[in-house]
Amino acid sequence: MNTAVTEPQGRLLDSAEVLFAERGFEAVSLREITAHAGANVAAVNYHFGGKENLINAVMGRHAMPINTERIARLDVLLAGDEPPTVREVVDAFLRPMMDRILEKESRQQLFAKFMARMLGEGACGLPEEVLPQFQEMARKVVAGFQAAVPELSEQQAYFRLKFCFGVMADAMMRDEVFEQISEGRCSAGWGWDQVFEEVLDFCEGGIQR
Amino acid sequence: MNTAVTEPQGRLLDSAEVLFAERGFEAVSLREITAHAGANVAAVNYHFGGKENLINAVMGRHAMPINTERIARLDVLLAGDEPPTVREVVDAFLRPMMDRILEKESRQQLFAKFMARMLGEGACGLPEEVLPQFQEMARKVVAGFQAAVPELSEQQAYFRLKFCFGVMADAMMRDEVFEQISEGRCSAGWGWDQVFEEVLDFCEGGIQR
DNA sequence: AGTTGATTCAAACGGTTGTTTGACTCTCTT
DNA sequence: AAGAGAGTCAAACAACCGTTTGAATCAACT
Repeated sequence: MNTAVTEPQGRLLDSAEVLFAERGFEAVSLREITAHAGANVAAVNYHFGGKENLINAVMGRHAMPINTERIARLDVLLAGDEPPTVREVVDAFLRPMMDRILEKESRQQLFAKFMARMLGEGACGLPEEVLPQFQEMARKVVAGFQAAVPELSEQQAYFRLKFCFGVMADAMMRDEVFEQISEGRCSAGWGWDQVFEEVLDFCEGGIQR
Repeated sequence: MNTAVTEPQGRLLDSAEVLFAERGFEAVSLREITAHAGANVAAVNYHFGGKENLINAVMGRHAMPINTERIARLDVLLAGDEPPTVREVVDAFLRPMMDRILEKESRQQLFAKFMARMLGEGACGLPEEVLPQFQEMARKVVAGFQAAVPELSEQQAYFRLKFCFGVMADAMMRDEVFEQISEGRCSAGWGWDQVFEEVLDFCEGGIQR
């Protein structure tokens, strides 16, 4: 009932990602996930040891490569002789995620929604596996912001990074609700690449003040 | 187990608001809500007719006055002889909600989180009661954006309004997760009024481009 | 005082949740 | 060929879900 992945662990991760992204963590049952993956109900507990560990596994699978690429780009920017521009720093933060959303057309957008839910559903903190990486990445983004806009305090820089997270999450989710509010006048006929440009512009303007 | 509200309907709404805001719609059971409100399990179904109607009732109770105030402020701005500034339009959109968060210190911040969840939890659309008001408000914000920044297309303006929603929701939620990521360096010792100023600045910059 | 209508309540409804169990099937190794 | 270990499976587990029921309670009016 899925793509070419044959190992059950991978199929479970894929199915969990799809369903969690679409309807949230609490709303999706293990039975739905295992049925979608063509596996037994007990498979999740056998391979991952519980629902929460499954969520963390889906998280880590994508977040880690994204964050390492972010950090690499930020290191380049921060190592240069002259300070980076706001646009460059925002781009280094946003593009590694957006690239993955754009390339493999369908599957990875779901991870975007999944990620947004992870950040939004609040109750569960980030898994310990990926937390240090997020922290290192955030430190470097903040350093980039402060290098580009010297009058920014560390606290302000962190807040604006937080807001960039928010804009990104918002661009990826809330489709249905805002489609209602805008009476269909919003994202009609726009591709993800155009939306991404809007996100970049907005964040650049917001950081620059 | 609550404030001075004596009618059970009001107590139920209060308790639902608190618990939903804290942990999300799917994660909170009617039994928790009724226990928190000191009422019987059947009370929700008797007074509201089900869990979903209860959610809509909590929503409508606060969203309506906020949106009417937003619309009133926007009407003033749009009726003036000279076009409004971006700051004025963003302020007309954000302040009616933020004021309510600031004034009654504790209870209304919870509604902020509740609202953010409503927008984020995707599955449930806005209740029909409040949808037309949201649409009217959005039309006027967009008109304000376009008056202030003439080169903005209608579609772009709607997107940027969407992003303002996102920043606002992000400022209100995601506290725990971002507190982890920023290693406590973010919102330490900041009041809501200062955070609100940051939100205003960021959105102003983002709209202005 | 007695009747009516609205509210409350304990109890039970059928259904679903995440997790566990123990038997069963494979695929290897020696 | 026998045995071991990993993986799968149907079935059952206790706990909880939102909702319904029918009797008990209360307030108010004739």
